[in-house]
Amino acid sequence: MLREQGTRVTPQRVAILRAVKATGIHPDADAVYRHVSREHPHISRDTVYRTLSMMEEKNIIGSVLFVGNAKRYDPNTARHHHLICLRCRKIFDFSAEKFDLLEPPASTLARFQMFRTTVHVEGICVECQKRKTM
Amino acid sequence: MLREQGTRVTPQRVAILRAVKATGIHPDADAVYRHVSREHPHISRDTVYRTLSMMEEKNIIGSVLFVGNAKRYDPNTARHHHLICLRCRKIFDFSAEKFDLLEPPASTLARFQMFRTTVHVEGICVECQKRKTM
DNA sequence: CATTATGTGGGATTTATTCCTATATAGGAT
DNA sequence: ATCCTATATAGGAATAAATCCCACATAATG
Repeated sequence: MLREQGTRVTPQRVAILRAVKATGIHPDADAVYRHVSREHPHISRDTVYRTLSMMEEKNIIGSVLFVGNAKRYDPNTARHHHLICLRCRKIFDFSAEKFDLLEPPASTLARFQMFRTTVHVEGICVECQKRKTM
Repeated sequence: MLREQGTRVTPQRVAILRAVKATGIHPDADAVYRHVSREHPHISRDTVYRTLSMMEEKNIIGSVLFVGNAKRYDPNTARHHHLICLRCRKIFDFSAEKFDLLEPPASTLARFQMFRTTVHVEGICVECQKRKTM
């Protein structure tokens, strides 16, 4: 297990990582919790949440874009894309015509009825770059 | 107000739409609630939540990608993109090299330190297409 | 083993969203 | 202007998601 990036290897962590890989779907934290509970009936949700975000930080697993904990609305209904600051969670719109025409591979389109394609750029905004403190 | 798509125009709805446009940021439902509360001290959160999703459905406003209510993890840390079924909320990975090289406009990069760019395709998966019911 | 920095359980708390239902009201009909 | 009723709202309760807290447990090092 390539997880020696300065953190301990516990049975819970092994089980959580296995669960993320096992489900095949893209599980949410509670699905992982339920899966792991079978082997570790006493595991706490906090452990699952902590471990999942730790693993995401260390790039052991990924996640689907999710900005903060709440859904974010946007008055702009024109075609546009998003810059998302990972530090302050502000979202900025940007336009790029070349991004509006993206066509997923034909094999993908064959099994998926496409409605809309959006590009999300994750990074750090200028303001947060100035704020040196970390 | 172009909102005569078969729904009523209430003062609350006007205020909510104004709030989404006013804030400039991409507000979450609670930010809209707090903003509207200034004029409508008795408005209920339920009204705000209902109205926002109604407006999103009718394409009066948009939202930043948010799949369901919970963050979704992904064991795949390789470069890839996502197909998101709007009906069952399953998420499928796909790869497309041409999507891995997307460069936002220079003006954008100038004010944003880019980490990662991901393409999200929203639509309906085959299984849900078969399921005729709606 | 013995030590200790790190991790865990589980219950409480906070935050986000939705449900429920009695009451109010927009908007077409009168 | 007033009535009617389908639709919308308030506000409180319920559910869901994520996080906090801290006494206790345990990986990893020597």
